[in-house]
Amino acid sequence: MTERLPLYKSLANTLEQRIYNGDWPVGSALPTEAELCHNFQASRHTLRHALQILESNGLIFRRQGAPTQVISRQKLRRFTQSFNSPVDILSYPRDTYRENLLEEYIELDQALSRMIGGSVGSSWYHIGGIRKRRDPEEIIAWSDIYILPQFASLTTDPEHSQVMVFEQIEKKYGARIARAELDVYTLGATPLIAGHLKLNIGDPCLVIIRRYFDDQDRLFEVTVTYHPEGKYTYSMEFRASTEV
Amino acid sequence: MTERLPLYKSLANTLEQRIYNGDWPVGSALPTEAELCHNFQASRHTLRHALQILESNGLIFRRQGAPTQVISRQKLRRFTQSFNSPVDILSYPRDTYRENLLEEYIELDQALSRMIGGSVGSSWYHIGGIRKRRDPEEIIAWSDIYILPQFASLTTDPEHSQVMVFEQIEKKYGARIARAELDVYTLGATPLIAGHLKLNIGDPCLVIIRRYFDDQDRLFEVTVTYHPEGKYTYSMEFRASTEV
DNA sequence: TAAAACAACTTATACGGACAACTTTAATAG
DNA sequence: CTATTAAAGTTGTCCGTATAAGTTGTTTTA
Repeated sequence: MTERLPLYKSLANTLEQRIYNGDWPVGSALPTEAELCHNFQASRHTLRHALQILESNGLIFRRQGAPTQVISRQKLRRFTQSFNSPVDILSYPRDTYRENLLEEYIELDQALSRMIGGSVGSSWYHIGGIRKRRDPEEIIAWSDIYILPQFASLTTDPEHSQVMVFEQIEKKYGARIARAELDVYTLGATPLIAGHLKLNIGDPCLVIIRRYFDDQDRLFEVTVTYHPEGKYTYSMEFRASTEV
Repeated sequence: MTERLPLYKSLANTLEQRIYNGDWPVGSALPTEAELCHNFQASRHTLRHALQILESNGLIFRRQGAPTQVISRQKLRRFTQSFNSPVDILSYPRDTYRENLLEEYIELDQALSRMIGGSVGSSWYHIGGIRKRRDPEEIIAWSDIYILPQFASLTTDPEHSQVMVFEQIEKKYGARIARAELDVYTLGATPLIAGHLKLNIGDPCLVIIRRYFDDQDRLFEVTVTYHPEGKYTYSMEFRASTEV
């Protein structure tokens, strides 16, 4: 029960506590490593190990040459979702497939711009299609995919409809997703959507909008999916991050 | 442009590449630290710094006394959401407030059990209420909160309706959220829900179910919220993890 | 006055060694 | 043959030292 804590962890705890107590207020600088080493009778190596923990917990900010700054009084709790690929941000069962029904170049009008996030007048390539399940043949969703025009050619790829679009973009163009936004809301089916999904106008639809940004924070793909009631549940799991 | 990479980073890259190449297949053991130090002409300290990076990228698994294992050929992409408090998993605007209309002890029937996740027959304390916005006075949501009976007393707390329930549980009982599940789907308003939210039966509702687990993976709170169309959008953002 | 050079200070990188703690394998005792 | 013990091997912790690189404020120079 009384597990002995390694010095660097105990040191990290102490420092964390003292920051929390306000001994070193947010915005101020921590004493130098040399001072801390002396005060806590630890080697620089051990002290830095402790500081690294504080840093990864978001308490301090370190910069070579400059004093270490306190940036937060409280360890930030990090809830993480881990993916091998961001495909899992919206995953469908394996036994579903996409059927593209529509491909066109478009320019964003006001309404579309508000919804997908690009600026009014910008050009996009639009792919519309439905996602179906096989065994009980049924429609899972209508999806609108908007990608930058330069990526349009990938719809000619034979495996196109099997693989998620951004995976193809990542593979073929090297653009990597650095950030993704997700909006979820509900909507009574518009005449257009109702037609696509074979619903009555006003029937409940789950709308999921995903926006993908590259490392320059440029929007390069937006996907909007409409799910009829009962056909899809968006599930996710968060875990509190483990201690470093 | 040609920024010089520190040895430990370059070492980490090399090792990562060689794992990717299959020089050390998944499941096999990496050479010992001593061997690697010799092969790469680096100090043990520097090598371990590199290994730490591989570890945090999910490529290797280290255990004191045992050889280091390769557990993945590819760096796993981690998309993270960070919160100071898990309150933000479902955040409402500041100018909204909750009004509790119903408090009762219940036992889960089959349907409730399926929805909230507890076992059939287990006892819970149920708090039902609506969330309202002030300025244009309107109903944002109906919410059902299910907590373990031993936490029931906290509804007597004066600040109860201001603070999220799990925050109070965390503060007063010390149970910490280690994991959270989130389900989102859409539903035509049932007569009950329609009554609560002043809707017509069948009107679209966004349903969000959150399940909170403690560090023993015991479910201790479930919240179900129903949002009328147009009143609420669930938004979140993911970021690809930064390099360590 | 403004820009450049310098000095002092701080953190980052890297080396080395020693011992502790844990795991695994081999040897031993029953 | 099984269970225990011992030994060897490996990673974890911790110390010390030295140099490089970056930041900041001061001094010098144009």
